[in-house]
Amino acid sequence: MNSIFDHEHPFVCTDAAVFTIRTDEPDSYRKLPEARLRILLYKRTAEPYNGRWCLPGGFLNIDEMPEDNILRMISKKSHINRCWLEQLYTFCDLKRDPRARVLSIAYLGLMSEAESKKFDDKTVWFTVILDDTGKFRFENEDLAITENDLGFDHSNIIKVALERLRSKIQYTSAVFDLLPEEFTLTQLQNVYETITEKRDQAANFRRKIKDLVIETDRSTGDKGHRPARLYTKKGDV
Amino acid sequence: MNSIFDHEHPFVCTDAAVFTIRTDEPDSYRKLPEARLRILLYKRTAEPYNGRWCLPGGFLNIDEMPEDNILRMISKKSHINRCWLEQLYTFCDLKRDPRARVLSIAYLGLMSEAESKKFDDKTVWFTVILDDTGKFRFENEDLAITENDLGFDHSNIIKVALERLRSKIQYTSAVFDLLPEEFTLTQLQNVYETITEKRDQAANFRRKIKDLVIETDRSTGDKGHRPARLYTKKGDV
DNA sequence: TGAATAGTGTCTGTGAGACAATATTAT
DNA sequence: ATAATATTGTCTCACAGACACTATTCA
Repeated sequence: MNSIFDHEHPFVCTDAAVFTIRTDEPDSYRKLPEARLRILLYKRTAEPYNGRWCLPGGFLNIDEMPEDNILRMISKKSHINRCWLEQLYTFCDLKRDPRARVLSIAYLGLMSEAESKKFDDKTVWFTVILDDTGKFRFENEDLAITENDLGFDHSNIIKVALERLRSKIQYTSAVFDLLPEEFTLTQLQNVYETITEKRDQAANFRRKIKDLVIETDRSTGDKGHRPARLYTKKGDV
Repeated sequence: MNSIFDHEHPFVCTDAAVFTIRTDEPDSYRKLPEARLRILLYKRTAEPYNGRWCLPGGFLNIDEMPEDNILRMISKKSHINRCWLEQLYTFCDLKRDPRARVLSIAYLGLMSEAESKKFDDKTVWFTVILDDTGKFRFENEDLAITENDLGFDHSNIIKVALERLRSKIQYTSAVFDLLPEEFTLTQLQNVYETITEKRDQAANFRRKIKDLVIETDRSTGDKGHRPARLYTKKGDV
């Protein structure tokens, strides 16, 4: 029987742009750590794009959900149990994979700093730097790479993911997936500002987000300045 | 060689939730027509879901872009040349198609009323009615069907599409894809209100959208009331 | 004490929403 | 004249953003 199911049809893979916040150690006992936005990349060890850096992901099994596929790929080298994932876009360009027609169901992922440190090989997290011309750079303690060092259409996927993250953070509770259970309002503000690259007055910021958080009775301490009240995320109404 | 490309892999299809605005003829020479939101459905003539109503779409060819696939499917019975399309979501449930694992790249489509009338068989456009319990009904001059009369997961796709349309209309120029080149501000407001199901004061509405439109020197006439100035969409800055 | 951060109070301008009033057409 | 729609003006309240001020900790 000449069914559609006998025909050659596109392959499907997943790709995940997973972000986390990394806080650098401050140089003085007084200062707070600076927050940087990082993304998870791995170095390919096979053709095509052998040696290039790529987003984690893989071919989708016939009985597998994309989220599970991504978690499976991410957990290969570590023991990730908490990673928020949201479908981003399905990239369909005819030539995005030189081997065959491969659609990529791309996801946006967010992970807390604690979770991100479970990865054995720390070189996989890169600080994301967007320069004035709109081009990306990726840096960490050991390496500095550019957009052109990425394989496939992954620099484009990252661009779309970052746009989504930036707009999503404005009107949802997505930030909290980048933070620990308890956090200070300054930490929260730092994450906002790191992602949006816009500054805010502390007083205004606090008013804006006050309905999203709950005050605890605990505080931070042991720094050369006033301790900060710890907050938790308010449960979704 | 035991490559991933030798394995059985998921099939890929497209589905499009295409909306248009239909204006009913008014009963009095004084009154303006009422606007209703309509969606394009077709009746399946093969298994599975034979006889059920479905969103247009089809299996994606290996060298085909999803948008082209959708236009090809929609244009089969007519000569559609203007339909705005945006990728909505990729539906991946394991059992969404009883025949095999079939992912659906779903699109949100918007079409002007004039364009929508090019379809020969007028029964394919259904007014979308969302009742108090959140269930859909679909009605036109000849037929009235419910969510349960739809095949596959298409009622879910429609739900997601309508949510997207409702939020998208708030912060983009998507409305204009539902309107003719020239329109009155009341027409524009009617489309907004039909989609959001919220009322607005005319004065406030006009202020809100004034930066999105350009006044022409033409007006409507021949009605038993004051003529309305015609406007066009302001080009994207 | 002082450097650094935490937290609160107040002013102003903008914009959304409510309300009121006027303008224009065909029958 | 009247029914119906078109269009503009004004008031108020909420809120975003700017600015100023006070509070608290450790070396």
